[in-house]
Amino acid sequence: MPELPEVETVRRGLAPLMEGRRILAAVARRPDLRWPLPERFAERLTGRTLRRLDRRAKYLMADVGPDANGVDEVLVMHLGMSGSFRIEPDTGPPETPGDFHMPRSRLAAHDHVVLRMEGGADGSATGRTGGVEIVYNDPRRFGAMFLLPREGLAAHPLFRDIGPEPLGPDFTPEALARALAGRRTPLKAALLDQKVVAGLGNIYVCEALHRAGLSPERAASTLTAPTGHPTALIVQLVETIRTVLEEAIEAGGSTLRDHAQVDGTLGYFQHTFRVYDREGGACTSPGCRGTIARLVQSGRSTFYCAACQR
DNA sequence: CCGAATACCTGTCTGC
DNA sequence: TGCAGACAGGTATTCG
Repeated sequence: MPELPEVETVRRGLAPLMEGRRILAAVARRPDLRWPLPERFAERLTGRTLRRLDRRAKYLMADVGPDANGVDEVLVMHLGMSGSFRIEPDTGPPETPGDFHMPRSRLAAHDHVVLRMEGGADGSATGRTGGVEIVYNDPRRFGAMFLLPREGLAAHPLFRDIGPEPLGPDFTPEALARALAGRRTPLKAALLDQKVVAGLGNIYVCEALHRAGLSPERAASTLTAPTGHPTALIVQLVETIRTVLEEAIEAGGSTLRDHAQVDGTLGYFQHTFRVYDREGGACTSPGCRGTIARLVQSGRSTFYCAACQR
Protein backbone atom coordinates (compact mmCIF):
# COMPACT_ATOMS: atom_id res chain seq x y z
CA MET A 1 0.00 0.00 0.00
CA PRO A 2 2.79 2.35 0.61
CA GLU A 3 2.07 5.84 -0.61
CA LEU A 4 3.46 8.97 0.99
CA PRO A 5 1.54 8.74 4.29
CA GLU A 6 2.47 5.10 4.82
CA VAL A 7 6.13 5.74 4.04
CA GLU A 8 6.13 8.72 6.39
CA THR A 9 4.56 6.55 9.09
CA VAL A 10 7.26 3.94 8.59
CA ARG A 11 9.89 6.66 8.82
CA ARG A 12 8.50 7.96 12.08
CA GLY A 13 8.33 4.46 13.50
CA LEU A 14 11.88 3.56 12.56
CA ALA A 15 13.64 6.85 13.23
CA PRO A 16 13.82 6.53 17.05
CA LEU A 17 15.34 3.05 16.71
CA MET A 18 17.83 3.96 14.01
CA GLU A 19 18.91 7.58 14.18
CA GLY A 20 22.25 8.13 15.87
CA ARG A 21 22.88 4.40 16.20
CA ARG A 22 25.46 2.08 14.70
CA ILE A 23 24.53 -0.70 12.35
CA LEU A 24 26.01 -3.71 14.13
CA ALA A 25 25.29 -6.11 11.30
CA ALA A 26 23.40 -6.25 8.04
CA VAL A 27 22.15 -9.19 6.03
CA ALA A 28 20.87 -9.49 2.48
CA ARG A 29 19.16 -12.85 2.29
CA ARG A 30 18.91 -12.77 -1.48
CA PRO A 31 20.86 -10.86 -4.13
CA ASP A 32 18.04 -8.70 -5.41
CA LEU A 33 14.66 -7.13 -4.86
CA ARG A 34 13.34 -5.40 -7.94
CA TRP A 35 16.96 -4.65 -8.83
CA PRO A 36 20.21 -6.07 -7.47
CA LEU A 37 20.89 -5.02 -3.90
CA PRO A 38 24.03 -2.89 -3.43
CA GLU A 39 27.30 -4.75 -3.98
CA ARG A 40 28.79 -6.05 -0.72
CA PHE A 41 25.70 -4.75 1.09
CA ALA A 42 26.54 -6.20 4.51
CA GLU A 43 30.22 -5.27 4.55
CA ARG A 44 29.57 -1.73 3.43
CA LEU A 45 26.93 -1.03 6.09
CA THR A 46 28.36 -2.87 9.08
CA GLY A 47 29.82 -0.56 11.69
CA ARG A 48 28.53 2.67 10.21
CA THR A 49 26.31 5.06 12.14
CA LEU A 50 22.89 5.83 10.72
CA ARG A 51 22.73 9.56 11.30
CA ARG A 52 19.27 10.46 10.01
CA LEU A 53 16.25 8.83 8.41
CA ASP A 54 14.49 11.10 5.94
CA ARG A 55 11.86 10.71 3.25
CA ARG A 56 11.62 12.01 -0.29
CA ALA A 57 8.45 11.11 -2.19
CA LYS A 58 7.94 7.39 -1.40
CA TYR A 59 11.65 6.80 -0.75
CA LEU A 60 13.23 6.41 2.68
CA MET A 61 16.67 8.00 2.79
CA ALA A 62 19.04 6.86 5.54
CA ASP A 63 22.16 8.98 5.92
CA VAL A 64 24.79 6.38 6.81
CA GLY A 65 27.78 8.70 6.80
CA PRO A 66 31.16 8.10 5.17
CA ASP A 67 32.27 4.80 3.67
CA ALA A 68 35.83 3.44 4.00
CA ASN A 69 37.02 6.07 1.53
CA GLY A 70 35.30 8.96 3.28
CA VAL A 71 32.50 9.26 0.74
CA ASP A 72 29.20 10.16 2.42
CA GLU A 73 26.47 7.76 1.36
CA VAL A 74 22.71 7.38 1.65
CA LEU A 75 20.88 4.08 1.93
CA VAL A 76 17.81 4.62 -0.26
CA MET A 77 14.86 2.29 0.30
CA HIS A 78 11.56 1.91 -1.54
CA LEU A 79 8.72 -0.35 -0.35
CA GLY A 80 7.29 -1.00 -3.79
CA MET A 81 3.81 -2.50 -3.58
CA SER A 82 4.21 -5.00 -0.79
CA GLY A 83 7.22 -3.99 1.31
CA SER A 84 7.08 -3.54 5.07
CA PHE A 85 9.45 -3.29 8.00
CA ARG A 86 9.16 -5.31 11.19
CA ILE A 87 10.91 -4.59 14.46
CA GLU A 88 12.29 -7.55 16.39
CA PRO A 89 14.00 -7.36 19.77
CA ASP A 90 17.68 -8.18 19.42
CA THR A 91 18.21 -11.40 21.33
CA GLY A 92 21.40 -12.25 19.51
CA PRO A 93 24.84 -12.65 21.06
CA PRO A 94 27.25 -9.72 21.34
CA GLU A 95 28.56 -8.74 17.97
CA THR A 96 31.75 -9.58 16.28
CA PRO A 97 32.22 -7.54 13.12
CA GLY A 98 30.57 -9.16 10.12
CA ASP A 99 28.87 -11.74 12.30
CA PHE A 100 25.14 -12.01 12.35
CA HIS A 101 22.91 -14.34 14.25
CA MET A 102 19.18 -14.30 14.03
CA PRO A 103 17.14 -17.23 15.24
CA ARG A 104 15.65 -18.99 12.25
CA SER A 105 12.37 -19.09 14.12
CA ARG A 106 12.10 -15.33 13.87
CA LEU A 107 12.63 -15.16 10.13
CA ALA A 108 9.63 -15.50 7.86
CA ALA A 109 9.14 -16.07 4.17
CA HIS A 110 10.09 -12.99 2.15
CA ASP A 111 12.28 -11.50 4.91
CA HIS A 112 14.92 -10.21 2.51
CA VAL A 113 17.02 -7.74 4.49
CA VAL A 114 17.86 -7.42 8.19
CA LEU A 115 19.64 -4.54 9.91
CA ARG A 116 20.76 -5.06 13.49
CA MET A 117 20.96 -1.71 15.26
CA GLU A 118 22.84 -0.94 18.43
CA GLY A 119 20.88 0.05 21.53
CA GLY A 120 20.27 3.64 22.53
CA ALA A 121 21.43 5.45 25.64
CA ASP A 122 17.80 6.05 26.57
CA GLY A 123 17.07 2.33 26.73
CA SER A 124 14.09 2.79 24.43
CA ALA A 125 14.85 -0.43 22.64
CA THR A 126 15.31 -3.48 24.72
CA GLY A 127 16.88 -6.42 22.99
CA ARG A 128 19.64 -8.39 24.60
CA THR A 129 22.24 -6.01 23.24
CA GLY A 130 19.88 -3.10 23.90
CA GLY A 131 18.99 -2.71 20.25
CA VAL A 132 16.61 -4.09 17.67
CA GLU A 133 16.67 -6.00 14.44
CA ILE A 134 14.85 -4.28 11.62
CA VAL A 135 13.53 -6.74 9.09
CA TYR A 136 12.49 -5.81 5.57
CA ASN A 137 9.81 -8.15 4.18
CA ASP A 138 8.54 -7.88 0.61
CA PRO A 139 6.57 -10.74 -1.02
CA ARG A 140 6.25 -9.20 -4.45
CA ARG A 141 9.76 -7.78 -4.47
CA PHE A 142 8.81 -4.54 -6.18
CA GLY A 143 10.79 -2.75 -3.53
CA ALA A 144 14.38 -1.60 -3.92
CA MET A 145 17.49 -0.56 -1.98
CA PHE A 146 20.43 1.52 -3.18
CA LEU A 147 23.58 2.81 -1.52
CA LEU A 148 24.39 6.08 -3.26
CA PRO A 149 26.80 8.98 -2.76
CA ARG A 150 25.09 11.84 -0.95
CA GLU A 151 26.80 14.36 -3.20
CA GLY A 152 24.60 15.02 -6.20
CA LEU A 153 21.82 12.72 -5.01
CA ALA A 154 19.11 15.14 -6.12
CA ALA A 155 20.46 14.87 -9.67
CA HIS A 156 20.38 11.07 -9.62
CA PRO A 157 17.97 9.58 -12.18
CA LEU A 158 15.80 8.23 -9.33
CA PHE A 159 15.16 11.72 -8.00
CA ARG A 160 15.99 14.14 -10.81
CA ASP A 161 12.48 14.39 -12.23
CA ILE A 162 10.38 14.02 -9.08
CA GLY A 163 7.99 16.89 -8.43
CA PRO A 164 7.50 18.94 -5.26
CA GLU A 165 6.73 17.40 -1.88
CA PRO A 166 2.99 17.97 -1.45
CA LEU A 167 3.42 18.97 2.20
CA GLY A 168 6.34 21.27 1.50
CA PRO A 169 6.52 24.92 0.47
CA ASP A 170 7.07 24.23 -3.24
CA PHE A 171 3.69 22.61 -3.84
CA THR A 172 1.77 25.76 -4.70
CA PRO A 173 -1.24 26.36 -6.93
CA GLU A 174 1.13 28.09 -9.36
CA ALA A 175 3.43 25.06 -9.48
CA LEU A 176 0.55 22.64 -10.00
CA ALA A 177 -0.99 24.86 -12.69
CA ARG A 178 2.34 24.88 -14.51
CA ALA A 179 2.73 21.11 -14.22
CA LEU A 180 -0.76 20.42 -15.58
CA ALA A 181 -0.79 23.08 -18.31
CA GLY A 182 -1.35 21.65 -21.76
CA ARG A 183 -1.67 18.09 -20.56
CA ARG A 184 -4.48 16.21 -22.24
CA THR A 185 -4.12 13.20 -20.00
CA PRO A 186 -6.90 12.55 -17.47
CA LEU A 187 -6.45 14.33 -14.16
CA LYS A 188 -6.21 10.95 -12.41
CA ALA A 189 -3.19 9.92 -14.50
CA ALA A 190 -1.56 13.34 -14.15
CA LEU A 191 -1.67 13.26 -10.36
CA LEU A 192 -0.24 9.74 -10.31
CA ASP A 193 2.72 11.06 -12.29
CA GLN A 194 5.52 11.61 -9.77
CA LYS A 195 6.89 14.45 -11.90
CA VAL A 196 3.75 16.49 -11.19
CA VAL A 197 3.66 15.98 -7.44
CA ALA A 198 5.62 13.53 -5.29
CA GLY A 199 4.20 10.70 -3.26
CA LEU A 200 0.61 10.30 -4.40
CA GLY A 201 -0.53 6.81 -5.41
CA ASN A 202 -3.78 5.28 -6.56
CA ILE A 203 -5.57 5.54 -3.23
CA TYR A 204 -4.84 9.14 -2.31
CA VAL A 205 -5.40 10.41 -5.85
CA CYS A 206 -8.89 8.87 -5.74
CA GLU A 207 -9.52 10.31 -2.29
CA ALA A 208 -8.26 13.79 -3.16
CA LEU A 209 -10.26 14.04 -6.38
CA HIS A 210 -13.42 12.99 -4.58
CA ARG A 211 -12.98 15.57 -1.85
CA ALA A 212 -12.17 18.25 -4.39
CA GLY A 213 -15.27 17.35 -6.43
CA LEU A 214 -13.19 16.84 -9.56
CA SER A 215 -13.74 14.10 -12.11
CA PRO A 216 -10.81 11.72 -12.60
CA GLU A 217 -11.61 11.79 -16.33
CA ARG A 218 -11.36 15.55 -16.75
CA ALA A 219 -8.41 16.61 -18.90
CA ALA A 220 -5.61 17.81 -16.62
CA SER A 221 -5.15 21.00 -18.63
CA THR A 222 -8.64 22.23 -17.79
CA LEU A 223 -7.52 23.28 -14.32
CA THR A 224 -5.06 25.79 -15.70
CA ALA A 225 -6.40 29.12 -16.94
CA PRO A 226 -5.45 30.19 -20.50
CA THR A 227 -3.10 32.70 -18.90
CA GLY A 228 -1.24 29.80 -17.28
CA HIS A 229 -2.40 30.95 -13.87
CA PRO A 230 -4.10 28.70 -11.36
CA THR A 231 -7.87 28.51 -11.34
CA ALA A 232 -9.93 28.46 -8.15
CA LEU A 233 -10.27 24.71 -8.71
CA ILE A 234 -6.54 24.24 -8.60
CA VAL A 235 -6.22 26.23 -5.40
CA GLN A 236 -8.87 23.95 -3.96
CA LEU A 237 -7.11 20.80 -5.23
CA VAL A 238 -3.76 21.77 -3.71
CA GLU A 239 -5.45 22.34 -0.37
CA THR A 240 -7.37 19.06 -0.61
CA ILE A 241 -4.28 17.01 -1.44
CA ARG A 242 -2.53 18.46 1.63
CA THR A 243 -5.50 17.74 3.86
CA VAL A 244 -5.94 14.15 2.67
CA LEU A 245 -2.27 13.37 3.21
CA GLU A 246 -2.09 15.09 6.59
CA GLU A 247 -5.12 13.21 7.85
CA ALA A 248 -3.67 9.91 6.66
CA ILE A 249 -0.34 10.62 8.36
CA GLU A 250 -2.24 11.41 11.52
CA ALA A 251 -4.11 8.10 11.23
CA GLY A 252 -0.77 6.36 10.73
CA GLY A 253 0.59 8.08 13.81
CA SER A 254 -2.23 6.80 15.98
CA THR A 255 -1.69 3.30 14.60
CA LEU A 256 1.97 3.63 15.57
CA ARG A 257 1.11 4.67 19.10
CA ASP A 258 -1.46 1.90 19.48
CA HIS A 259 0.12 -1.05 17.80
CA ALA A 260 3.70 -0.71 16.64
CA GLN A 261 5.33 -1.92 19.82
CA VAL A 262 3.03 -4.90 20.06
CA ASP A 263 2.82 -5.93 16.47
CA GLY A 264 6.11 -4.62 15.17
CA THR A 265 4.98 -4.33 11.58
CA LEU A 266 5.29 -0.97 9.93
CA GLY A 267 4.04 -0.05 6.50
CA TYR A 268 0.35 -0.80 6.69
CA PHE A 269 -2.29 0.78 8.83
CA GLN A 270 -6.04 1.00 9.16
CA HIS A 271 -7.57 3.98 7.52
CA THR A 272 -11.04 4.48 6.19
CA PHE A 273 -11.48 5.83 2.71
CA ARG A 274 -14.39 7.73 1.22
CA VAL A 275 -14.15 6.19 -2.25
CA TYR A 276 -11.21 3.79 -2.49
CA ASP A 277 -12.43 0.18 -2.70
CA ARG A 278 -16.00 1.31 -2.01
CA GLU A 279 -17.61 0.42 -5.35
CA GLY A 280 -21.39 0.36 -4.96
CA GLY A 281 -21.30 2.22 -1.66
CA ALA A 282 -23.10 5.47 -0.96
CA CYS A 283 -21.24 8.70 -1.61
CA THR A 284 -20.48 10.44 1.66
CA SER A 285 -20.31 13.98 0.29
CA PRO A 286 -22.79 16.27 2.04
CA GLY A 287 -26.07 16.32 0.14
CA CYS A 288 -24.88 13.90 -2.53
CA ARG A 289 -27.04 10.86 -3.22
CA GLY A 290 -24.63 9.26 -5.67
CA THR A 291 -23.04 5.81 -5.63
CA ILE A 292 -19.33 5.10 -5.78
CA ALA A 293 -18.32 3.59 -9.12
CA ARG A 294 -15.17 1.91 -10.36
CA LEU A 295 -13.55 2.56 -13.68
CA VAL A 296 -10.23 1.53 -15.18
CA GLN A 297 -7.83 4.23 -16.32
CA SER A 298 -4.49 3.22 -17.81
CA GLY A 299 -4.91 -0.20 -16.31
CA ARG A 300 -5.64 0.90 -12.76
CA SER A 301 -8.85 1.09 -10.77
CA THR A 302 -10.32 4.51 -10.19
CA PHE A 303 -13.06 4.89 -7.58
CA TYR A 304 -15.24 7.99 -7.81
CA CYS A 305 -18.72 9.45 -7.60
CA ALA A 306 -20.08 10.55 -10.97
CA ALA A 307 -22.76 12.60 -9.22
CA CYS A 308 -20.53 15.03 -7.37
CA GLN A 309 -17.19 14.85 -9.19
CA ARG A 310 -17.17 17.10 -12.25
C1' DC B 1 7.48 15.24 -27.12
C1' DC B 2 3.29 12.73 -24.98
C1' DG B 3 0.39 9.09 -23.26
C1' DA B 4 -0.75 4.28 -23.04
C1' DA B 5 0.66 -0.32 -22.47
C1' DT B 6 3.76 -3.58 -20.63
C1' DA B 7 6.79 -5.84 -17.46
C1' DC B 8 8.52 -6.92 -13.06
C1' DC B 9 6.72 -10.67 -8.86
C1' DT B 10 3.69 -13.35 -5.48
C1' DG B 11 -0.41 -13.76 -2.76
C1' DT B 12 -5.32 -13.59 -2.34
C1' DC B 13 -9.84 -13.65 -3.70
C1' DT B 14 -13.74 -14.90 -6.91
C1' DG B 15 -16.41 -17.74 -9.67
C1' DC B 16 -17.04 -22.00 -11.95
C1' DT C 1 -12.07 -28.85 -2.83
C1' DG C 2 -9.55 -27.50 -7.03
C1' DC C 3 -8.28 -24.46 -10.24
C1' DA C 4 -8.08 -20.73 -13.71
C1' DG C 5 -8.27 -15.97 -13.93
C1' DA C 6 -8.49 -11.34 -12.17
C1' DC C 7 -6.51 -8.23 -9.33
C1' DA C 8 -3.35 -5.68 -5.94
C1' DG C 9 -1.54 0.36 -3.28
C1' DG C 10 4.68 1.42 -7.82
C1' DT C 11 7.49 2.71 -11.47
C1' DA C 12 11.04 1.96 -15.38
C1' DT C 13 10.83 0.84 -19.93
C1' DT C 14 8.86 0.20 -24.40
C1' DC C 15 5.69 1.21 -27.97
C1' DG C 16 2.77 3.95 -31.02
